[in-house]
Amino acid sequence: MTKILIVDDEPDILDFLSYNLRREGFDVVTAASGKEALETALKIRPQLIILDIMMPEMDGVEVCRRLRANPDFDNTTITFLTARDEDVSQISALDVGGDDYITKPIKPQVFISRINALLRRNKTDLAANEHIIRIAGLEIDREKVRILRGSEIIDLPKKEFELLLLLVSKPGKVFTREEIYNKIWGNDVIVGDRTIDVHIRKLREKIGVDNIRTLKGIGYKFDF
Amino acid sequence: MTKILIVDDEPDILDFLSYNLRREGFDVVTAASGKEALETALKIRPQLIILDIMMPEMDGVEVCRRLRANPDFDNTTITFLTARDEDVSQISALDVGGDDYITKPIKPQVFISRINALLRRNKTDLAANEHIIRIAGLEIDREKVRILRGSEIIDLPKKEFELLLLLVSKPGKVFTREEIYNKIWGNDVIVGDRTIDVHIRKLREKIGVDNIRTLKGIGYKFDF
DNA sequence: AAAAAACTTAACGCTAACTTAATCTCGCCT
DNA sequence: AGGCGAGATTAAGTTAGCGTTAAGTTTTTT
Repeated sequence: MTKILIVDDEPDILDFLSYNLRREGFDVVTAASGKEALETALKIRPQLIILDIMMPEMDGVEVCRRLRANPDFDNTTITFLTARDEDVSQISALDVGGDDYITKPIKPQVFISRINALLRRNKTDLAANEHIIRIAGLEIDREKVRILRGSEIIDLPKKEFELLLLLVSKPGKVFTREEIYNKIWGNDVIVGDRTIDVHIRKLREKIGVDNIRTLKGIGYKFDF
Repeated sequence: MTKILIVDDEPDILDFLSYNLRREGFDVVTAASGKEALETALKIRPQLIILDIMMPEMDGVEVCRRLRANPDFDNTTITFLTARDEDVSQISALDVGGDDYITKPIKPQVFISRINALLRRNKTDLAANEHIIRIAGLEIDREKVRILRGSEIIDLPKKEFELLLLLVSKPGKVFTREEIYNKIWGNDVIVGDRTIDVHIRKLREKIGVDNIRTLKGIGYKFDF
């Protein structure tokens, strides 16, 4: 059974979320503080951890950072909980190794489907090592450095290909601009703010599939 | 699904072979004469063609010769069927571009494993083991170190030949300059940046086929 | 040893790929 | 409404990286 750890300092939220998850058949464990979260995570090894960002003492971002320092949690999906109006800079949470974030308040139905999507993704992104990645009707061939949409061959220039590969390597994961910038351009080059947009645009145009989503103020992700 | 065309004038043989192949999950089409075989092959583009040699009117060898005249069938595996005692014809069969021959009678199990071996070879090694590689209307003979385009002999110097062989060994795969450099020149020599380009240029000029593609910033590949 | 062929280098040309800049659009806040 | 922030769009620079040619240099052949 899928184990999910929910971490929040407000008991009401813990109750609300765990009730809904249990009703879906998940095995839910809760923690009320960052410290407790770390201990529990080590003990029960959940597949998914839902972390509130705003917590006294140790906040969610810090918990995430510490979890990610342990390779045992490489395959654990971590998602954040944030109030809709919290400072957007908190979203640097994603830079710390978070996979997604969920804004409060949220309807049970939406919440559940987000969770399911995250879990599904965790299974599918094993494809990241594969030679050929099939997703959203595309066939991405790393060796041949080309895309197939049906029988049509789409050749992409280097940067665009790398960008697509990055997004697709963890479908659904939000990549911050910072993250994209680091992974594709690295530390040696400096490019302007609009460079990523332009590449995203060309990608959208060429692959002709509406799967690259913009999250304003945060980054991009590949939906499927 | 893998499409296989079986050609024989004896209905019993057709039934027997196609039954066994279908049971393995292949998509089997049959033809009862050489003429019909050519038409069907053009229509359905099978990955593998099994040709009986002894047929009235147009025999299997002739069918093979005609198929091989069409570069579209360069990547099609052709194997012959012969009775155990018609030995003489076997020789000319392979000269005409056949990949293998199967002697009748044959046990289903042996037959299936031969077919699988042929298909596997076609996918992976295309070139690795074969003596003669047929691709894009070219016939590359590793032993004689020469190329045939139709009836024209193209002699290539060592480096150019190696380069072509490398590219053709995995058609479609992109070879980075680094990779090419390592495989063709090795670690002991150091050559300048333009050396590979120049060899590529000469190759393009000599083989006169527009199949070597450049991927800027990435490398080269042989398209087919 | 001379000639020819194969291979490498160097100089410069060319263009797809990449970047930047300018302007537009959309949603959100005051 | 108007202003603002963030991304989208477009078109206009720039440039990295390959192409091309011709001139060396080395190796092989005669």
